[in-house]
Order: sequence, then C-alpha cells, then structure tokens
Amino acid sequence: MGNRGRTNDYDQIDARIMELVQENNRLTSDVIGERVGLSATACQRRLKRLRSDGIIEADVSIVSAKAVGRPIQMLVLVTLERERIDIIDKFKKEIKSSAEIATGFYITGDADFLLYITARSMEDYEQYTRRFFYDNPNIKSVKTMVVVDRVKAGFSIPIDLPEDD
Amino acid sequence: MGNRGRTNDYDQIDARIMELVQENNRLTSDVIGERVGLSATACQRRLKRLRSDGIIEADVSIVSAKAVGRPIQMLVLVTLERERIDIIDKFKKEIKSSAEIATGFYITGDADFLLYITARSMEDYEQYTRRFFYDNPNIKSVKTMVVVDRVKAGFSIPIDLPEDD
DNA sequence: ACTGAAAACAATTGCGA
DNA sequence: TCGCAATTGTTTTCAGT
Repeated sequence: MGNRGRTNDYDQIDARIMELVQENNRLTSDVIGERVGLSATACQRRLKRLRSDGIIEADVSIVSAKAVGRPIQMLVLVTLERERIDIIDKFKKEIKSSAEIATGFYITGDADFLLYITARSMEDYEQYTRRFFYDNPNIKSVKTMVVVDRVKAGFSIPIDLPEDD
Repeated sequence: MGNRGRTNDYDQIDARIMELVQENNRLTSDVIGERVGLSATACQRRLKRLRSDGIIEADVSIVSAKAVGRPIQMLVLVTLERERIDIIDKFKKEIKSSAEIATGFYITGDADFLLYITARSMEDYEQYTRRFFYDNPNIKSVKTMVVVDRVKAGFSIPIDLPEDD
C-alpha cells in the first residue's frame, strides 16, 4: 500500500556501499562486504540493482588533465542572446559534440550555461573560444574564469538516509 | 637528452584505452583489447601502469544526485574579503570538510571559488548557506546559480597524441 | 613489449532458509 | 533478502617469442 510504482529505492546499507564506490569503484565486493557487514554476494546484488535502477549512473575512470597534456582548465559562464528553447537546445547539442568541453551545466541566474573546458595551452584555448563562442551569433557574452586549483578530488555527493519521496 | 626524469608517458593505444574507460571503467580487458587491437593481458598491464603513474587518477561510481534525494543542485561563486593565502587555505579546508560541496574550484576572475553543491530541498540549501557562508566573516559575496540541467554526462576530457612535455 | 596458457581471484547464479 | 556453494568470468602471473 502506498507504493506509487517506484521501485528505485535504497536502504542505509546501499547508502554506505555508494559512499564507498563513489570514492573507488574497484573495491572488491569482499572488501565492501566486510565494511558494511554483509556477504560479498549480497553487496554485488545490491550494486547490480543500484546500477540497473540508475541510482548509480555510471562507472568511470578519472583521467588527470595535466598528465594528458591539458594543463589549462577554464570555467566559462555563457549568456545567450535570447532564452529561446530552440536556441538553448541547439547550444546544448553543440556542448555535447565539443570534445574540449568536459562538462556543462544549464543554469539560471547570472548566466545561462557554465562550461568546464580543458586546453593544451592558452593559445589553444583562445583559438577554441574564437571558433566556438565568437562565431556563434546566439551568444551574448562569455566570462572566463581560470581554474587555479581543484579543491576536491572527485565528485562525491553525500548519501544520507533514503526517504519515501 | 632533454628528459627531466619523467617516466609517465603514454602512447596512442593508451590514449584509446583511456577514452574507453573514461566512459566506462567496468569494461573487461578482453573487450578493451578487442577494440584497441591488443590482447587482454597487454591492456591490463597498460591500465595498471596508467593508474600507478597517476595518469588515471581515480576510478569511481557516479551516483545520481536526484535518485538519492538531492534534486537541488547549485553552482556558487564565492568571493573572499581579502585574497590572503591563509584565508584561502582555510577556506579550502572548509570546502574539503563539507559533505554538501561535491566539488570546488579555486579560480581567478570574477570570483575566488566556484562550488558545486547539492541539497535535499531549497530550505535545506538556504539553511546550509546561512551556516556556511553567512557566518563566515571572510566571505565578501556569494552568487548562487541554480542548476537546471547537466548537459554532459561524465567528465571526460579529450585525450590526443601525447607529446614530450 | 607482446601473446597465450595456467593459476588465482572475483562476480554471478541457484538453492535453501 | 540473506548466506553458502558451485559455476562462470576476469585478472594476474609466468614462460616463450
């Protein structure tokens, strides 16, 4: 009763497991099981479910931008000329197909998009922005912030007790 | 000659492997080997080296913020009162120890830091900002941008031919 | 530095509770 | 949903090229 068709739910043990694999997803289920007080099998079943339910969205390796010759990292606030759905959607597609953009956010507030861009050098970056931003008539303004330092390693979010939401 | 003691280098096959595991690090070495034209064993040795050399920094699961009850995501530009090393370092530590902050960047430009914050609700977020920002005398200004949409899934960076850098 | 086979290890599946 | 045991699959090691 009261179930609204939602199957993707998780309990406190799942939460603990996610905290672990958010830091390191190469931990063996044995180790995970040890830490959460469950058998390896149970942990694996839980992980499998979390993945197929989309609670765990992806499993990825993080590559060091510096180590692969991209020491320049920029955060770029982009404002479009007009906030029209079709223009926004077009810009989203352009973001997706641009390798230089590691990630992008569609936002509300001072700007419309925030982009995280890596480049091999300042010249590269400038050349890229000319191509990508300047030649784009839908873009009103661009504000670049140079990343000096990434303060937190990963991208972990806190996972607290699930609620019936 | 000209070698400054750097051993961490990678070749084009490594680059191809990294492209793959940046998307999905649970691919078996067998599959990776197939795609790059190498035996599974060779791929695994390469991955091991890439990891121990720090070219691959980490291997993590990406958890859906929405699915774990944190539908509110914010990007926050923070400007400190004064750009003094000790104040900056102190703020970095505060970022590190705050679970709500998924990641943070120390930047130059319009602000000093950009933070990515998740929250269970708007009230939660407001309460958090009061505690974290308002009560902090070193903070001059805070500008919040609401994340409507994340445009790109992961955090992949392009990996092109390595150079002697 | 690669391949391929064997050994070691981890994940998955089936079953009884 | 769990744990255990058996199976399947993956990674690691080792010898050979």
